[in-house]
Amino acid sequence: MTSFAEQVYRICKQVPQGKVASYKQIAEALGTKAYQAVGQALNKNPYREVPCHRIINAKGELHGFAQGLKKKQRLLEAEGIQIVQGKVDLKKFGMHWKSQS
DNA sequence: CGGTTGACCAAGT
DNA sequence: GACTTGGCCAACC
Repeated sequence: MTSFAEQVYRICKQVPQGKVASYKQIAEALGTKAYQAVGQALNKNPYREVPCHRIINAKGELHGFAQGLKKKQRLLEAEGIQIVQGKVDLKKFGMHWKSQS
């Protein structure tokens, strides 16, 4: 399967623990601009191995989460990420994606 | 195949 | 600084 969603899941799994990536970065990593398509794919995310909770919007906000933002926030904090008002410090946890694969 | 939607983003008002 | 508009792309109807 090489569908768009599969690619998205692949990237999500590549995100290291304690870091967060934006939908935009995921799309960019795939060489596309379907930010929204990325979000939809994650929303449907049938793979529990995919840490979709590490994926947030460009502003560092947790935005929506199928399991509930509370759960997501708890998970992120468990990964070592500090959440402030439902937001993450991109300065500290925002991924750079320079040339990761 | 056309139209709508969406866990988005950037720019303009 | 909050709201609106346009754009972008894949999935669904």
